[in-house]
Amino acid sequence: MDKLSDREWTVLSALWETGGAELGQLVEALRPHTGWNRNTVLTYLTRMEAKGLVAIDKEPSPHRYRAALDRADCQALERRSFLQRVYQGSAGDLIAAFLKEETISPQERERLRQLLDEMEV
Amino acid sequence: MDKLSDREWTVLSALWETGGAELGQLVEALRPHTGWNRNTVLTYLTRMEAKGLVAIDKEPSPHRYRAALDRADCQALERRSFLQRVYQGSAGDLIAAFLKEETISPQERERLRQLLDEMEV
DNA sequence: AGAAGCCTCCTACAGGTGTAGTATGATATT
DNA sequence: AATATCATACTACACCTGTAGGAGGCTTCT
Repeated sequence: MDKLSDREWTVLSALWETGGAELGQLVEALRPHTGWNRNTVLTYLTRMEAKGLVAIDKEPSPHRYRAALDRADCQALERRSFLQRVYQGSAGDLIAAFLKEETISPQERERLRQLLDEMEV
Repeated sequence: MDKLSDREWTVLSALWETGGAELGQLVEALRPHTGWNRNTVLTYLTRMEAKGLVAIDKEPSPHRYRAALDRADCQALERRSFLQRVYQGSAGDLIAAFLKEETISPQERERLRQLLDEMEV
Protein backbone atom coordinates (compact mmCIF):
# COMPACT_ATOMS: atom_id res chain seq x y z
CA MET A 1 0.00 0.00 0.00
CA ASP A 2 1.21 3.47 -0.84
CA LYS A 3 1.89 6.19 1.64
CA LEU A 4 -1.13 8.23 2.54
CA SER A 5 -1.14 11.86 1.53
CA ASP A 6 -1.94 14.60 3.98
CA ARG A 7 -5.49 14.96 2.72
CA GLU A 8 -6.02 11.24 2.81
CA TRP A 9 -5.04 11.25 6.45
CA THR A 10 -7.51 14.02 7.06
CA VAL A 11 -10.32 12.09 5.44
CA LEU A 12 -9.45 8.85 7.15
CA SER A 13 -9.20 10.59 10.51
CA ALA A 14 -12.72 11.87 10.10
CA LEU A 15 -13.89 8.38 9.21
CA TRP A 16 -12.12 6.82 12.16
CA GLU A 17 -13.52 9.39 14.52
CA THR A 18 -17.07 9.15 13.32
CA GLY A 19 -16.83 5.41 12.83
CA GLY A 20 -18.24 5.88 9.34
CA ALA A 21 -20.77 8.39 8.19
CA GLU A 22 -22.80 9.80 5.32
CA LEU A 23 -21.47 12.45 3.06
CA GLY A 24 -23.23 15.37 4.67
CA GLN A 25 -21.98 14.47 8.09
CA LEU A 26 -18.45 14.10 6.82
CA VAL A 27 -18.55 17.42 5.09
CA GLU A 28 -19.68 19.00 8.35
CA ALA A 29 -17.05 17.18 10.37
CA LEU A 30 -14.33 18.30 7.97
CA ARG A 31 -15.46 21.85 7.42
CA PRO A 32 -13.84 23.40 10.50
CA HIS A 33 -10.31 22.24 9.69
CA THR A 34 -10.50 22.20 5.95
CA GLY A 35 -13.33 24.25 4.53
CA TRP A 36 -13.62 21.74 1.71
CA ASN A 37 -16.42 21.88 -0.79
CA ARG A 38 -18.72 18.90 -0.61
CA ASN A 39 -17.67 17.74 -4.06
CA THR A 40 -14.09 17.87 -3.02
CA VAL A 41 -14.87 15.54 -0.17
CA LEU A 42 -16.75 13.25 -2.50
CA THR A 43 -13.87 13.18 -4.95
CA TYR A 44 -11.50 12.16 -2.20
CA LEU A 45 -13.86 9.44 -1.03
CA THR A 46 -14.32 7.90 -4.44
CA ARG A 47 -10.66 8.10 -5.35
CA MET A 48 -9.81 6.57 -2.01
CA GLU A 49 -12.28 3.78 -2.57
CA ALA A 50 -10.48 2.96 -5.81
CA LYS A 51 -7.27 2.69 -3.83
CA GLY A 52 -8.83 0.51 -1.18
CA LEU A 53 -8.57 3.11 1.55
CA VAL A 54 -12.27 3.68 1.95
CA ALA A 55 -15.25 1.33 1.86
CA ILE A 56 -18.59 2.54 0.58
CA ASP A 57 -21.82 0.83 1.57
CA LYS A 58 -24.07 1.69 -1.33
CA GLU A 59 -27.09 -0.08 -0.11
CA PRO A 60 -29.51 2.21 1.66
CA SER A 61 -29.52 5.18 -0.56
CA PRO A 62 -27.45 7.76 1.20
CA HIS A 63 -24.19 5.86 0.89
CA ARG A 64 -22.27 5.19 4.03
CA TYR A 65 -18.53 5.80 3.97
CA ARG A 66 -16.14 3.89 6.19
CA ALA A 67 -12.39 3.60 6.61
CA ALA A 68 -11.18 0.40 4.98
CA LEU A 69 -7.99 0.34 6.99
CA ASP A 70 -7.21 0.06 10.61
CA ARG A 71 -5.92 3.22 12.19
CA ALA A 72 -3.22 1.38 14.14
CA ASP A 73 -1.94 -0.24 10.95
CA CYS A 74 -1.71 3.07 9.17
CA GLN A 75 0.07 4.59 12.12
CA ALA A 76 2.58 1.73 12.14
CA LEU A 77 3.34 2.18 8.44
CA GLU A 78 3.74 5.88 8.86
CA ARG A 79 6.00 5.39 11.85
CA ARG A 80 8.34 3.19 9.89
CA SER A 81 8.51 5.54 7.01
CA PHE A 82 9.06 8.54 9.26
CA LEU A 83 11.73 6.78 11.27
CA GLN A 84 13.74 5.87 8.20
CA ARG A 85 13.25 9.08 6.33
CA VAL A 86 13.88 11.57 9.09
CA TYR A 87 16.01 9.71 11.63
CA GLN A 88 17.79 7.11 9.49
CA GLY A 89 16.16 4.39 11.52
CA SER A 90 17.40 5.51 14.92
CA ALA A 91 14.40 5.20 17.20
CA GLY A 92 16.45 6.45 20.15
CA ASP A 93 17.25 9.75 18.45
CA LEU A 94 13.70 10.12 17.34
CA ILE A 95 12.21 9.58 20.76
CA ALA A 96 14.77 11.84 22.36
CA ALA A 97 13.81 14.61 19.97
CA PHE A 98 10.14 14.27 20.78
CA LEU A 99 10.85 14.13 24.48
CA LYS A 100 12.88 17.31 24.32
CA GLU A 101 10.67 19.31 22.05
CA GLU A 102 7.12 18.34 22.74
CA THR A 103 5.06 18.80 25.84
CA ILE A 104 4.50 15.69 27.85
CA SER A 105 2.30 15.66 30.92
CA PRO A 106 3.55 14.17 34.19
CA GLN A 107 1.11 11.28 33.83
CA GLU A 108 2.48 10.51 30.43
CA ARG A 109 6.02 10.71 31.71
CA GLU A 110 5.07 8.10 34.27
CA ARG A 111 3.58 5.88 31.61
CA LEU A 112 6.69 6.15 29.50
CA ARG A 113 8.90 5.33 32.43
CA GLN A 114 6.89 2.22 33.03
CA LEU A 115 7.20 1.22 29.41
CA LEU A 116 10.94 1.60 29.69
CA ASP A 117 10.96 -0.52 32.82
CA GLU A 118 8.97 -3.26 31.16
CA MET A 119 11.58 -3.42 28.45
CA GLU A 120 14.26 -4.36 30.96
CA VAL A 121 13.08 -7.95 30.74
CA MET B 1 8.08 26.19 3.68
CA ASP B 2 6.32 23.20 2.22
CA LYS B 3 6.68 19.67 3.41
CA LEU B 4 9.54 17.80 1.83
CA SER B 5 8.71 14.89 -0.40
CA ASP B 6 10.33 11.52 0.03
CA ARG B 7 12.78 12.11 -2.79
CA GLU B 8 13.63 15.53 -1.50
CA TRP B 9 14.54 13.97 1.82
CA THR B 10 16.73 11.50 0.00
CA VAL B 11 18.57 14.23 -1.84
CA LEU B 12 18.94 16.41 1.23
CA SER B 13 20.18 13.49 3.27
CA ALA B 14 22.94 12.88 0.75
CA LEU B 15 23.85 16.56 0.89
CA TRP B 16 23.87 16.62 4.67
CA GLU B 17 26.01 13.52 4.82
CA THR B 18 28.54 14.64 2.27
CA GLY B 19 28.46 18.20 3.48
CA GLY B 20 27.93 19.32 -0.10
CA ALA B 21 29.34 17.78 -3.24
CA GLU B 22 29.59 17.87 -7.00
CA LEU B 23 27.08 16.16 -9.18
CA GLY B 24 29.12 13.06 -9.94
CA GLN B 25 29.76 12.42 -6.28
CA LEU B 26 26.12 12.84 -5.45
CA VAL B 27 25.06 10.49 -8.19
CA GLU B 28 27.46 7.91 -6.81
CA ALA B 29 26.32 8.47 -3.26
CA LEU B 30 22.70 8.07 -4.27
CA ARG B 31 23.06 5.19 -6.68
CA PRO B 32 23.02 2.36 -4.11
CA HIS B 33 19.66 3.31 -2.59
CA THR B 34 18.03 4.84 -5.59
CA GLY B 35 19.64 3.89 -8.88
CA TRP B 36 18.75 7.31 -10.21
CA ASN B 37 19.97 8.50 -13.56
CA ARG B 38 22.32 11.45 -13.33
CA ASN B 39 19.86 13.74 -15.06
CA THR B 40 17.23 12.75 -12.58
CA VAL B 41 19.48 13.86 -9.77
CA LEU B 42 20.22 17.09 -11.59
CA THR B 43 16.53 17.77 -12.09
CA TYR B 44 15.91 17.34 -8.40
CA LEU B 45 18.76 19.63 -7.53
CA THR B 46 17.67 22.44 -9.79
CA ARG B 47 14.02 22.17 -8.84
CA MET B 48 15.04 22.15 -5.21
CA GLU B 49 17.19 25.20 -5.70
CA ALA B 50 14.14 27.02 -7.04
CA LYS B 51 12.32 26.08 -3.85
CA GLY B 52 15.16 27.23 -1.66
CA LEU B 53 16.01 23.75 -0.44
CA VAL B 54 19.38 23.52 -2.13
CA ALA B 55 22.16 26.06 -2.70
CA ILE B 56 24.32 25.84 -5.78
CA ASP B 57 27.77 27.41 -5.88
CA LYS B 58 28.26 28.01 -9.56
CA GLU B 59 31.66 29.50 -9.37
CA PRO B 60 34.39 27.00 -10.08
CA SER B 61 33.05 25.13 -12.99
CA PRO B 62 31.82 21.86 -11.65
CA HIS B 63 29.02 23.34 -9.57
CA ARG B 64 28.94 22.52 -5.92
CA TYR B 65 25.61 21.54 -4.41
CA ARG B 66 24.77 22.12 -0.76
CA ALA B 67 21.75 21.76 1.47
CA ALA B 68 20.21 25.17 2.06
CA LEU B 69 18.41 24.07 5.18
CA ASP B 70 19.52 22.81 8.50
CA ARG B 71 18.85 19.16 9.09
CA ALA B 72 17.61 19.76 12.63
CA ASP B 73 15.13 22.35 11.40
CA CYS B 74 13.74 19.99 8.81
CA GLN B 75 13.45 17.25 11.37
CA ALA B 76 11.57 19.58 13.69
CA LEU B 77 9.10 20.54 10.99
CA GLU B 78 8.58 16.96 10.03
CA ARG B 79 8.09 15.98 13.66
CA ARG B 80 5.35 18.53 14.09
CA SER B 81 3.57 17.49 10.98
CA PHE B 82 3.85 13.80 11.82
CA LEU B 83 2.67 14.34 15.37
CA GLN B 84 -0.45 16.17 14.28
CA ARG B 85 -1.26 14.04 11.31
CA VAL B 86 -0.76 10.62 12.78
CA TYR B 87 -1.22 11.08 16.52
CA GLN B 88 -3.49 14.12 16.73
CA GLY B 89 -0.82 15.95 18.63
CA SER B 90 -0.43 13.47 21.43
CA ALA B 91 3.31 13.15 21.92
CA GLY B 92 2.77 10.65 24.72
CA ASP B 93 0.92 8.22 22.46
CA LEU B 94 3.45 8.68 19.75
CA ILE B 95 6.44 7.98 21.95
CA ALA B 96 4.71 5.02 23.53
CA ALA B 97 4.14 3.53 20.10
CA PHE B 98 7.77 3.91 19.11
CA LEU B 99 8.92 2.50 22.42
CA LYS B 100 6.74 -0.55 22.01
CA GLU B 101 7.39 -1.27 18.38
CA GLU B 102 10.93 -0.27 17.62
CA THR B 103 14.13 -1.66 18.91
CA ILE B 104 15.89 0.43 21.48
CA SER B 105 19.25 -0.50 22.87
CA PRO B 106 19.87 -0.56 26.64
CA GLN B 107 22.14 2.48 26.34
CA GLU B 108 19.41 4.37 24.59
CA ARG B 109 16.91 3.34 27.20
CA GLU B 110 19.20 4.82 29.79
CA ARG B 111 19.48 8.03 27.86
CA LEU B 112 15.72 8.28 27.56
CA ARG B 113 15.27 7.67 31.24
CA GLN B 114 17.62 10.50 31.97
CA LEU B 115 15.74 12.77 29.67
CA LEU B 116 12.56 11.92 31.51
CA ASP B 117 14.25 12.66 34.81
CA GLU B 118 15.45 16.01 33.62
CA MET B 119 11.91 16.93 32.79
CA GLU B 120 10.78 16.62 36.39
CA VAL B 121 11.05 19.95 38.19
C1' DA C 1 43.22 17.56 -33.20
C1' DG C 2 39.66 13.99 -32.46
C1' DA C 3 37.18 11.03 -29.42
C1' DA C 4 35.21 10.08 -25.05
C1' DG C 5 33.23 11.61 -21.12
C1' DC C 6 31.42 14.70 -17.69
C1' DC C 7 28.61 18.97 -16.90
C1' DT C 8 24.75 21.96 -17.40
C1' DC C 9 20.61 23.52 -19.80
C1' DC C 10 16.32 22.84 -21.84
C1' DT C 11 12.56 19.93 -22.93
C1' DA C 12 9.14 16.21 -22.30
C1' DC C 13 5.62 13.53 -20.69
C1' DA C 14 2.62 10.49 -17.92
C1' DG C 15 0.43 9.96 -13.68
C1' DG C 16 -1.03 11.87 -9.22
C1' DT C 17 -3.19 15.59 -6.35
C1' DG C 18 -5.98 19.52 -5.07
C1' DT C 19 -9.98 21.58 -6.02
C1' DA C 20 -14.00 21.96 -7.81
C1' DG C 21 -18.25 22.66 -11.67
C1' DT C 22 -22.20 20.45 -14.08
C1' DA C 23 -25.68 17.33 -14.79
C1' DT C 24 -28.90 14.36 -13.18
C1' DG C 25 -31.57 11.63 -10.04
C1' DA C 26 -33.65 11.12 -5.29
C1' DT C 27 -35.92 13.23 -1.25
C1' DA C 28 -38.33 16.23 1.37
C1' DT C 29 -41.05 20.24 2.01
C1' DT C 30 -44.91 23.36 0.88
C1' DA D 1 -47.35 18.40 -8.09
C1' DA D 2 -43.65 21.95 -7.86
C1' DT D 3 -39.67 23.47 -5.74
C1' DA D 4 -35.69 23.27 -3.08
C1' DT D 5 -32.22 20.37 -1.38
C1' DC D 6 -29.11 16.68 -1.04
C1' DA D 7 -26.53 12.78 -3.23
C1' DT D 8 -23.99 10.75 -6.76
C1' DA D 9 -21.60 10.47 -11.14
C1' DC D 10 -18.91 12.43 -14.55
C1' DT D 11 -15.79 15.88 -16.15
C1' DA D 12 -12.11 19.43 -15.88
C1' DC D 13 -7.92 21.50 -15.25
C1' DA D 14 -3.65 23.34 -13.44
C1' DC D 15 0.26 22.23 -10.91
C1' DC D 16 3.49 18.93 -8.90
C1' DT D 17 6.41 14.80 -9.12
C1' DG D 18 9.11 11.12 -10.97
C1' DT D 19 11.86 10.09 -14.46
C1' DA D 20 14.49 10.92 -17.93
C1' DG D 21 16.36 12.26 -23.28
C1' DG D 22 18.88 15.33 -26.33
C1' DA D 23 21.99 19.18 -27.31
C1' DG D 24 25.92 21.70 -26.76
C1' DG D 25 30.13 23.15 -24.11
C1' DC D 26 34.48 21.97 -21.51
C1' DT D 27 38.20 18.72 -20.29
C1' DT D 28 41.27 15.24 -20.95
C1' DC D 29 43.34 11.27 -22.78
C1' DT D 30 45.52 9.38 -26.90
